[in-house]
Amino acid sequence: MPAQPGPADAALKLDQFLPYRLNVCANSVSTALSAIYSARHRIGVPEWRILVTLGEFGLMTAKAIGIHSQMHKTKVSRAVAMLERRKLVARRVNCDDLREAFLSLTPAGRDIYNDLAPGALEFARQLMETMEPAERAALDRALSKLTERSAKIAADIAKGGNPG
Amino acid sequence: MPAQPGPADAALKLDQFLPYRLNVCANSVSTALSAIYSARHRIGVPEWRILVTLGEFGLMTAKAIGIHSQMHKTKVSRAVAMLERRKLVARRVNCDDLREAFLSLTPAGRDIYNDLAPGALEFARQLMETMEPAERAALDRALSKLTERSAKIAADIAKGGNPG
DNA sequence: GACAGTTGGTTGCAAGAGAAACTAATTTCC
DNA sequence: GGAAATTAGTTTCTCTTGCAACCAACTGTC
Repeated sequence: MPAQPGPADAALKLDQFLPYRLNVCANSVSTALSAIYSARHRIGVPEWRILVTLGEFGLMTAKAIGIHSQMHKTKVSRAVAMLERRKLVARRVNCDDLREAFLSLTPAGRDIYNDLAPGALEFARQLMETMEPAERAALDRALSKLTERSAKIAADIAKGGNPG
Repeated sequence: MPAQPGPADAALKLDQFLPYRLNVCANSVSTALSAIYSARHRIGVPEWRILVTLGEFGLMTAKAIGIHSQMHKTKVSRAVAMLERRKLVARRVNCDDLREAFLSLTPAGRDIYNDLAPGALEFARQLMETMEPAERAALDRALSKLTERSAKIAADIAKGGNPG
């Protein structure tokens, strides 16, 4: 058993390493999806997430959008600013708290949302149909568990520096 | 059934949308992992991937590293340059083809690899143990299928603009 | 009611990323 | 043997992103 250089002692294979595989898969899926919507409208991932979030909830503050769509507040801020410039989202300051504003889709924004949502759902459906129902369920559970577990591990590292 | 704004007609829910969930999961896992290795050595994801690839294969060109680790050639170029500056990888020009060079870990690079690999494997193990064996297998198959399918969809879009 | 601390949101800045242009070496084809 | 096309790798330019600092408004607490 070589303790020195060489392929022999490598138990770590990148293409079987779960974090890497997750990244590659997520990236591939994300690229394909954004090929769908960025072709129809000049829109990036952050803008897409905001449209979808507002499409679902109707009226939200930037902060709430950030929480729901897991985006940094600066990303939300800039994406909203861009959508506002294009008159796709409207801003109405909350008079009970002048710091924040309620955001919503304009009719034009709603049109784009209605134009894109079916394609996105169809895309998701096409992905789903590559899997057995049981596989789908397993994937769903796995993604939740992995997200949760890795967040906890990261938090532990940030806190103590060592696992717990 | 409202055809207008409002939450009611939203069949598209971001937090159940597969591409989004994949992204969030991959990101969470990736962040946790890089918390592990970037704490011990000042290293980013591209550098990490190169270390692991060279750790596994021993001797490779930049091009081959890029293919194996799914990284753009500019990313590989810069990460390799950085690792070279730190004397963690060595470059030996191929005298049969002066355009390319064979890269490999220096002893110092091998040390870092040996230092990081166990932690990375342990991390992957901790993720794995959140899942049943059957779930793990399902996840594995699912990731492969999703990656493949989405790549195909994206290629179809790039080609014809329409699915096939 | 004023001062300290917090919170929603924006902005300045520096690092990271890809596209395209570029260099140098190699292959192809006549 | 030499021009045209390819290929490995680097560099330049530009856009994105995240962190930190910041501003303005709000919430205590005294």
